[in-house]
Formats: sequence, structure tokens, C-alpha cells
Amino acid sequence: MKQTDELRRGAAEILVDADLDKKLALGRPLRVKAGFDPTAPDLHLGHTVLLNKMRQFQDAGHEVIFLIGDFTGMIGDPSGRNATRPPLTPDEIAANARTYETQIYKVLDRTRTRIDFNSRWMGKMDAADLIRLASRHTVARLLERDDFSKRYAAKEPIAIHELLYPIVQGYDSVALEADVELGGTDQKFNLLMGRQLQEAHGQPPQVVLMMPLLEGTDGVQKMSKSLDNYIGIDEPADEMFGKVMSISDELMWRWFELLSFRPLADVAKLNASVAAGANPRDAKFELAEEIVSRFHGTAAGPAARDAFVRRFSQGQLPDEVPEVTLEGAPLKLPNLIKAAGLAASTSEALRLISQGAVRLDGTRADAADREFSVGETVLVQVGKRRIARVTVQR
RNA sequence: GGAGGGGUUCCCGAGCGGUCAAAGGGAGCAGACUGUAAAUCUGCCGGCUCAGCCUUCGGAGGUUCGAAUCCUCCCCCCUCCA
Repeated sequence: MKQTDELRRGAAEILVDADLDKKLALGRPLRVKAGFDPTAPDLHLGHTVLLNKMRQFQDAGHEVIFLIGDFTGMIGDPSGRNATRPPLTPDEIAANARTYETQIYKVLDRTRTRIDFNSRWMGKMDAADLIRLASRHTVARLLERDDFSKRYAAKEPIAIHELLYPIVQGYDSVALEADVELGGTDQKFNLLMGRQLQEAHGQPPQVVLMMPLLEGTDGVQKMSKSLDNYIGIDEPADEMFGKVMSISDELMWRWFELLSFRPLADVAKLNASVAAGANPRDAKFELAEEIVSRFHGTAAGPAARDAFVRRFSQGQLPDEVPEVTLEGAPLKLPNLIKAAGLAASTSEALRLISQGAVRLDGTRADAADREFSVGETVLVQVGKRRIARVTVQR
């Protein structure tokens, strides 16, 4: 039962757990569905939690359906904020789907992945079909959904079409005859709707496996672009490595569980060695290396690690210092910093100088009125991360 | 159609005629400490030709020596009644 342990790894909840074993015992590849929003195709590590789980199912021999909710995208998941959003055009949807494709195969096995769109069946429904589908549900039932009931109780508006969202998503499971649906814990209601609708259509209900939402680099809030606590899977290797290293030790174990493909037993060993006094940093190195290698190729992880050690542990300059040539000499230091893109404004540059954040050729700059004339070249460092070699001209 | 409540700097949110570039919190940035950890402490946190000046408080006008604060019109959001 080793395999099912890994399939359950990190899951927040499985409904119904016992059914998962029964389905696996059927001896045929299961149809595993996971839905994705067509509007947010720029993936970060948080999204890969689900992709990782999909990959695990693929490795166990099952078929994975990457379902793009282009039809449901017209509704927008009723999370409460944007009740109405402009529908995407077919061109936009196609473009987003292509973006998905270039990203998801860093995790998923292309040969076992099927990409589908729920407009394929929903688009064919006419008004009568939709009314028939909706007639199977009651408002009371829909109000069981947490955010609906909260909004209702708070006397916030709920648009009619929002009520249709869970129904449509649930119907997707019917259309695909899904055996298993994967999703985030925030999707619980929608996922369960699939079970209900499948039963109503005479199908065995899918097993619902919910993954937790990954905490972002701040360790508290869920990873999201808007909170800027995310690591995008397209980020440069060194940056990705650095960001992983900046997470807290506590969070690291969580990430091991949800983002690593190391067997749980290995992770337990690492954990034990840290508990016995090993430097947690070294465990984090392992995690960062694995993640970077996944998205940038096997050689990239170790390379990023070396670069990291040289730069931050040994305090050396990075391998490649951006060269910047500026015009408009003579330039005062704050203006030079701004023009080189090392600070957002000269005001900020001024502040940084007074706070001792600026180094010129390695030594702290304290004079804000230092001027640079034609032909001068300086190595400018602002804080730990911003750096450039600047040459002044004309 | 009617009644009412709102729109403030990245976010939340105070301010309700001068002492307001605007309290407080969050986020962010920098310094100290470090394992670029996290936590903590300290400072910063509109812009500029920076002891001064300029532009901001939904928009446009107006009152005033002076407005985020008062008045008029407009735009947008929300709630309730019908």
C-alpha cells in the first residue's frame, strides 16, 4: 500500500476515503479530473501542488484530464469580490490554454494528459437544458456553500448566475464521467456538487481529493500573485532558489510535503536529522535545488545552489553583474541610482543612501551629493540584491 | 421609483476648515542580528533641481486669506423599501 500512501500525501481531505481504495482496486486506469480557471494562466508554485498530485496519479497509471473552465469562466467563481467579470473572448481563451500547455508539462506527463474545455458540452446546452439542470437544485442547498451563506447573512448581493457556477462545475464531472476529482480545499462545495450530480445521472460518484492551499513565501497567507508572496514557475533559477531559501524553517516542511517528490520516508529522515541538530538551511538547500531543477532542468538546481553559496554565504559578487551605461554627466549619486533602475525614484535613492544601503565599489556611500563625471565607472550595490556596474557618459 | 450609507496615499482605515503629504495597522524597503532564514529591534515608506518647492484625499466647479474637510453639479459602489 505504499503507492496509495503517496497518493494521499498532503491531502487535506478525501471524500469518501474508503471509495478511493475501491476505485483503485478496479484495476483500470481511473479518470482523474482537475479544473482550472481560464483567466490565470501564469502558474506559480501554489498551482503546482495540484499538478504534483495529478502527476502522482499519472505515475500510478491513471488518466488525467486538465479541464479548462472556459465556460464557467464566463461566470467567474463566486469568491465574493468580482461578481461580474467580462467574458473572455475565444482568442483569449485559446491563448491562455497555450500558455498553460507550455507550463504544465514541466510537471505533468504529456502522454497521460488530456486537455479539455467545458464549453465542449456546456456550449451545446440550450436554455431549456440549463433550466432542467438547475431544476435539480434548491436555493437552500446552494446556500450551504460557505461564501454564499456568509454573503447572504451579511446581506451582500448574490447574482443569480453565481448560483449556477457550482452546478455547471458539478456537471463537468458528469460529462467526463470522472472517477476522481482533484481540487483545492476552497473548492469543496463545487467538488461535492459533482458527486451529487453524478448520482442523479446514475453514475457512481467521484472521489473528491482536496489539496490544501499552499502558504506563500510569507508563511501565512496562501500563495497568490496579488499578495506578491509567490514564486512563479517561469522565474529565473537563481531568483527561484533565493526565494525558497527565504522561507521560514517551519514552512519548509510544509513545502516538502506539498512540493517535493521525495518519498515521505526521505523527508522524515531529513526532519529527524535537523531535529538532531543539523542546520535546517541544508535541508532547505535540498528543497530549493529540487524545485529549481524541476522547472529549469536537472543541472540548474545544483548550479543555482553554487551561485547562492558564493554570493550570499561567501559574499562574492554574482557571476553576472548587469552593465549599465548612463548619459547626462555629471550625474549626482541619487539620480544615477534611479537612472540605473536600482531605486524607484530619486527620493527613494536619497533615503537608501542615508540608511546606509548603498555601496560604491564595495564601500558604503554616505555622501548623497557625490557627482559622477564622464567616463567614470562604478560598481553600485543597493541593499543585498540590487547591483549594477554603471558607466557615465557624455 | 423612494430612503439611506459610502468613494482618503499599494491595501485596510482615521481625519471632518488651518498645526495634513494626511493618525494607526498591514504590505514593502533598508539597517542590526543571522543560515539572504524566520522571529525580533530600529529607521524609512508621494515626487523633485530636496533646509525649499510641486502634485495628491472619485470628477468638475464654487465659498474662503486658507479645503481631504463646507456648498453645487456629475460619476461610481453598497444597503433597505417598492
